[in-house]
Amino acid sequence: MEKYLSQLNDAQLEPTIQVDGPMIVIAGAGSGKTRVLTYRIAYMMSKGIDPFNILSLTFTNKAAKEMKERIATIVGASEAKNLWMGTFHSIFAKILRIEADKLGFPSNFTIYDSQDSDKLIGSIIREMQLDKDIYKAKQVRSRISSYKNSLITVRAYFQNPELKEADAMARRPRMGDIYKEYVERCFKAGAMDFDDLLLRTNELLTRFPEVLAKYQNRFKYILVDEYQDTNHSQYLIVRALADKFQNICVVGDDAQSIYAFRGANISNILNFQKDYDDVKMFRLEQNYRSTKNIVNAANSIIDKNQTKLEKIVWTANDEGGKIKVHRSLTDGDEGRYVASTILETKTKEGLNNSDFAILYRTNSQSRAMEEALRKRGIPYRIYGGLSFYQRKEIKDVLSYLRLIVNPADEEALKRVINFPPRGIGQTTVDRLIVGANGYKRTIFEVMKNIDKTDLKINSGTKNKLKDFVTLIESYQVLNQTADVFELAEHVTRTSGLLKEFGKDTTPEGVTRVENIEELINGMKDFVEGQIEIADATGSLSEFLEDVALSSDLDNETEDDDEVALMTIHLAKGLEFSNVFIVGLEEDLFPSAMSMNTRSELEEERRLFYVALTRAEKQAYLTYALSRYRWGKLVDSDPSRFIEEIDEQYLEVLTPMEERRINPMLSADIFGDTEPNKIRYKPAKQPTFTKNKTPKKEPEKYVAPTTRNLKPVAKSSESSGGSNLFDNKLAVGNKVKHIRFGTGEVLKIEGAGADVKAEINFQHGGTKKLLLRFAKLEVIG
DNA sequence: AACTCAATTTTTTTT
DNA sequence: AAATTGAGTT
Repeated sequence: MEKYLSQLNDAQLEPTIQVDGPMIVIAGAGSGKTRVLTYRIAYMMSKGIDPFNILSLTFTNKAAKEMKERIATIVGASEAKNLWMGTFHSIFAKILRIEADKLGFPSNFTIYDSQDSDKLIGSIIREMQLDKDIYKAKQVRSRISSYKNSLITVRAYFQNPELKEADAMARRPRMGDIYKEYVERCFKAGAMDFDDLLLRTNELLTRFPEVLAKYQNRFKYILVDEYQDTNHSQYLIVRALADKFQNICVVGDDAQSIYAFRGANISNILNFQKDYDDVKMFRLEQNYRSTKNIVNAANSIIDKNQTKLEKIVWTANDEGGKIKVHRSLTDGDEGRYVASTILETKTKEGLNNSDFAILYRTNSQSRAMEEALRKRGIPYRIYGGLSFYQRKEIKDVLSYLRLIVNPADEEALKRVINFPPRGIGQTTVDRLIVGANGYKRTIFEVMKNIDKTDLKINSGTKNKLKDFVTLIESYQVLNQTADVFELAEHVTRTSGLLKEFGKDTTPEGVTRVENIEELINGMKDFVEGQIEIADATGSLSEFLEDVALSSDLDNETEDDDEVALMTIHLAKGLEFSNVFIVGLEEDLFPSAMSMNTRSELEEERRLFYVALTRAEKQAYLTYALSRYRWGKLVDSDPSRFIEEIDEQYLEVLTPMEERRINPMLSADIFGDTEPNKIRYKPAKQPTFTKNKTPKKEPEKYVAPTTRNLKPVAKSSESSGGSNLFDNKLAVGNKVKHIRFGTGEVLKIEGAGADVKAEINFQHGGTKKLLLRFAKLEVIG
């Protein structure tokens, strides 16, 4: 241990060996706070503190995983295993599963992601017959989310006339009713959304003093990283748990608070000293990451904010190059500038692709960058955006699995009850929901007992419902014996999912099948990886929880040499040798939506501070004079943030001249060349194997589809539908249609079940008809 | 019920 | 530019 402690400077050492009592560490960017946290935990354990008594809350699961591995190398893996380390959401999801029955939830409750919440809220709005243009599902969800994060329960809402009034003023008087219904429906479905994981934990700890006491005694030492980004709900959990022993260590940087939009409350960190007695405060102000130029430039920006704790971040590092500011004509030019600069710098300085990051304010900006990088053959990887697990085909597979674990899961059920199509339409589903609400049962239970109900559903549809119930129940039986991989493999094959996606031979369709294969291969890794983890069961519900709470960053594959593209939010906590901050334009960064109040603008400024302090050696700021937004070219002004930097740290480039002198710089010289292959990994591969596991070359699971099965002869073409006309109809034929009368066939297109004919009718003009449906009679 | 095509809307940022 | 929604078609 001594040898590790000797790696720390004095300022780092003090908080590291301060074990007892409440303490706060204000850690400037790049000041080695992760190292302090890691060594502090290792130090505590070396002093005999049981890892079982330590709770460490991190901002991402990836950070937790890395810290745990680091600690394992110091104190040994078997000890480190017992640490509770993870995000608020994943730690309290685990606790909630243990204590679920007290709250009336099943222990295998589903975790709804935002998409599930949106869909549920959308259908509630529809059921209540409200105007969906006034009650927009996403807006309603974010409103409900902020209630929950502030611990405003449904009851609290209705007791607070001000809230009701505020919503009424916003032309949404029924907000409370929607909130109430939403909470009830989640409860009935045995589901919690992200906010519930915190809110229900609070409920658990306040309603059940014995449970609170249990976890207070268990977590005698608590550490919270990125404390500036905790919301009220998280704040209360921490305070409740730490109340007994008060061994609470929070670490953060008010200058890097960038999550107010999801309820983070910067005053949690600003007021920490008032919450506990005798708080010890430490400051880490020496930056080890960046050059003087970058540190000073960042300081000059954050100086413009009024709300902040005083601290002086400094560095002993080299002066470094000045921050380069580049102007482009369009977003496309901006992308090309970034790509060619990367290429140039890489060769000149012998760097890797992974030494570069491109950071932006909004995910949509990745497109232009992507295009430019691809044309230049630079390997890259986009983080965030639509994550792997949010893709349609993946959510479909997961929904089947969710339904197996928790048949009450309404959103999963609605998603797959008619996918692949099995003749159960919206009307039937609506009636089932009405029935479920009436009988106070879940939709699945109503379906199961459909004959005993008085729902107006015809017998044919009833049979289809019964078939679906039987199908899911057969999966549930299989789940008793099979592992996750075997189950998923069986489900995708027998549910018809693979067949359905396999039908689609467009590139997108092929990607979908590949994604499903990737998911199932990931499950194989999960099954094998779980065996090594202490109290992991490798069960399906555990898999689903991992999936629900994992972010794009958590599943990073290290060994690839790629340029990283991500939003600044996602980049928090990371560092790169060379950083491009792109799209520095008014209304984009700072965002047009975040300029209404001083505090909003200050958060944007902190975001810029975070972006700049990711850079170790060199930072680039780029902006374009015009950019495509919503498919339209829009003019834009350079961001105020560029001006706010003390100009002595900047080197302003002049691209306009260069463009004229050297058209090669802007002309698309790589224009028509085919982009190199193997570059872009669109979907992140879920990696569940632990680092240590030697990578055996796995036999890859390949989904059985039309692609790899022997083609089932030509007959598949005609078996798709009744095709009486397959061979009979030809261009030039005269046909008679039951409604349109007689006409002449102009064109035939499509294949199999999708054969279409373009027909010019004597009365009614030209129409395209699907032969499968059109009742045509050939008359000549 | 299911599918196609036209019209409309969408972008902050995420566990 | 892309994704979602709505109307019209069989």
